[in-house]
Amino acid sequence: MPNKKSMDGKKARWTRAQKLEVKRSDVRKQRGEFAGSDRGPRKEHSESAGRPERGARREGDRGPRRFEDRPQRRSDERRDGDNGGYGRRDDRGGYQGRDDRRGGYQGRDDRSASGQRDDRRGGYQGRDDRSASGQRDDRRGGYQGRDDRSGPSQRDDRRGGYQGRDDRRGGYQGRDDRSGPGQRDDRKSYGDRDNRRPSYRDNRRDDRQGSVRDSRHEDRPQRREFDRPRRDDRAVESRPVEARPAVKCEEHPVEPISLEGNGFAALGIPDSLVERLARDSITAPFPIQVATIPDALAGRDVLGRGRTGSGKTLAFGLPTLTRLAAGGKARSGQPRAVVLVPTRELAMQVSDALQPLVHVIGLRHKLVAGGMPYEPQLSALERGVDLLIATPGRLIDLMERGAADLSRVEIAILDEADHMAEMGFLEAIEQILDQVPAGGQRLLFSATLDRGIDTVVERYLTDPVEHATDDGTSSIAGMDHHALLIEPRHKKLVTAEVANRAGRTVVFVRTKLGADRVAGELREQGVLAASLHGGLNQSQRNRVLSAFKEGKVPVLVATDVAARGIHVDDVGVVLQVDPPADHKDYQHRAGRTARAGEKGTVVTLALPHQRRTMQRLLDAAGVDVEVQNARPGDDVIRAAGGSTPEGAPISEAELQRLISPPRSSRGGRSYGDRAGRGGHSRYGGGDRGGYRGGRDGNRGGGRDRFQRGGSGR
DNA sequence: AAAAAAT
Repeated sequence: MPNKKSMDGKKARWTRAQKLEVKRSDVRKQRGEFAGSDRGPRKEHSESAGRPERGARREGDRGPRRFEDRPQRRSDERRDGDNGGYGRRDDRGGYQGRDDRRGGYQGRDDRSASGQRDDRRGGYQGRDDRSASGQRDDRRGGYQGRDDRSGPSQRDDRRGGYQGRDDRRGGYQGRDDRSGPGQRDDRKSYGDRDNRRPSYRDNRRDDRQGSVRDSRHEDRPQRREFDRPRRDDRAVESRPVEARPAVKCEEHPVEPISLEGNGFAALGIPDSLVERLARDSITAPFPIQVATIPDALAGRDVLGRGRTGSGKTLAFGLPTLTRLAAGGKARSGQPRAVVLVPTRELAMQVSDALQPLVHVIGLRHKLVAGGMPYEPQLSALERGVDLLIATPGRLIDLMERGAADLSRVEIAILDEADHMAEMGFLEAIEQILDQVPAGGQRLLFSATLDRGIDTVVERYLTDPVEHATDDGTSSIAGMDHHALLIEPRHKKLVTAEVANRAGRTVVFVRTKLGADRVAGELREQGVLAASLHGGLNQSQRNRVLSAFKEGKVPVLVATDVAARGIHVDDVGVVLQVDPPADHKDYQHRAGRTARAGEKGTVVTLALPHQRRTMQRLLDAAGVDVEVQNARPGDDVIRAAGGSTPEGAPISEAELQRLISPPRSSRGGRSYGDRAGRGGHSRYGGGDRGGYRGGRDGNRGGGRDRFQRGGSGR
């Protein structure tokens, strides 16, 4: 297992290529039926393919629709009564193979013991088997009815879509934190999305929802607030194409809003968007928006620098939507613009921030990211999406399975580009951007413009205009910084003291395990804290994040997953229990506080052996402070609002109760447990126990504790 | 070195 890592890397690469190859040869076989035209079948071809199921296939008619290469197959799906016409389902038996797959992965270890070359094959063997057996059959029928695949080479194996199975409960799990703001404190403002609900609700594809949907309904009243965003999103997803005019005046305020003196109007943003923004009291563009919007509107490539929260989302969102709305129509499977973001959280935030705007201007958007069910993403793509907001992994996945074709992308946007340009990420980005036709517009936004993104700029941007506002250090300047040199034995207590304060605190640690550990230690000391890291499954991540945003949990212990993506207002203190890796990370982490002009404090702990590194780091980050000695109870800690915690230990159970959706899961087991695999490493066992216990024994200890912690200023 | 991103 020594060089497992490097092997993995190699493996992944190989596998991708290999997979493509498999797929391609697959397609070739299918294509044989199309007289082997290499340019592939055009409209006529598909038309003439005339499979029986073809004619029957209609929007909303799930029977003959099909999908291919569906990754997560759950047994209940196969039971789905609706598949009547779906005889070929059986073929999938070969694919059901959760077990196969697992076997495949296990094999990996053996392999690593044996040798590298053969490995690869074994590594994904599960997958390969699958594609060899089941998948092909699926796909065969799948060629029906994709009409205008006039685009370049890719169109070949577009799956025929998949049937709209909507029983994916976990489906929108992801969106709990929706209420989260985009740029400003728009939480309230976009919250009034409720307005839209009634009108869209009727448009939902009730016809497609089986009985499962009904059962969902039963859960609903019980977890209303968690449902809302989900429902909202669902409503939007499922808006039938023909009902598109439904984007009507409900979006417009009753009282006319004056556009006079509105900064966005002055920048050339269309009235409908300006009005929508004004409804949320967004009338004055941020500097980065003023700087970049005109150029972006003019169609130029833009290189924008500004830290997260400086308004980047609107800076690229407004011109993109404007230009998209100006002409053209999304074709099935071919988005017209793509926003690439490094984390799922960020993807959701971008999506949420743009959602009302997308609607008002009559376009469609979709969030495409891992950890969320494929189905809504596939069907949205099939229906046609103007703006795709994506994390790289899932997008590539969708591209490889033919669900997303970037050959008609007019605008490509890279958010947090410095992060995306890091090792390992870059490859994915290039793979994606290579599919985007040259000559389109490219917008690249980043907090810093020097971390190796030159390659990307060079390769994908044409004569870009560079706009740098808010150069990172300026925001740093608005915070109080403290670097505390402490003894190892004091670390735990000092951490708790700093975190034990009124208001929200984000604690950064280096590793996932560390996040769980520190959060646990804080709770042991009576400080209510939850951990957030990439090892949690998506629903856990979302639950933790929304609990933090809602103030149910005041302390978030996170890895760097939260260093960039998280937009939460009112984070008064950022505590770095482990020093950041470099000054960039310092800036990113620090940027979680002092948002939107608030004040903020950054406390960084360093152990004696880290002193010199720490000082250098501070200097590099542009922070003008000295590392100072500190011990528990020191004034510095009190100055930051901390105090010695006195609360009783908080059990995992109590925490779980707090971060769980209210009485969620009687019928909703799938909500959190489904993804199974990635629980807390250390507290995983307690997780479930606590969860259930919480439901039964409803002793409301957690809240008291929060209050105690909160008032213990 | 860690984390993130697909399963």
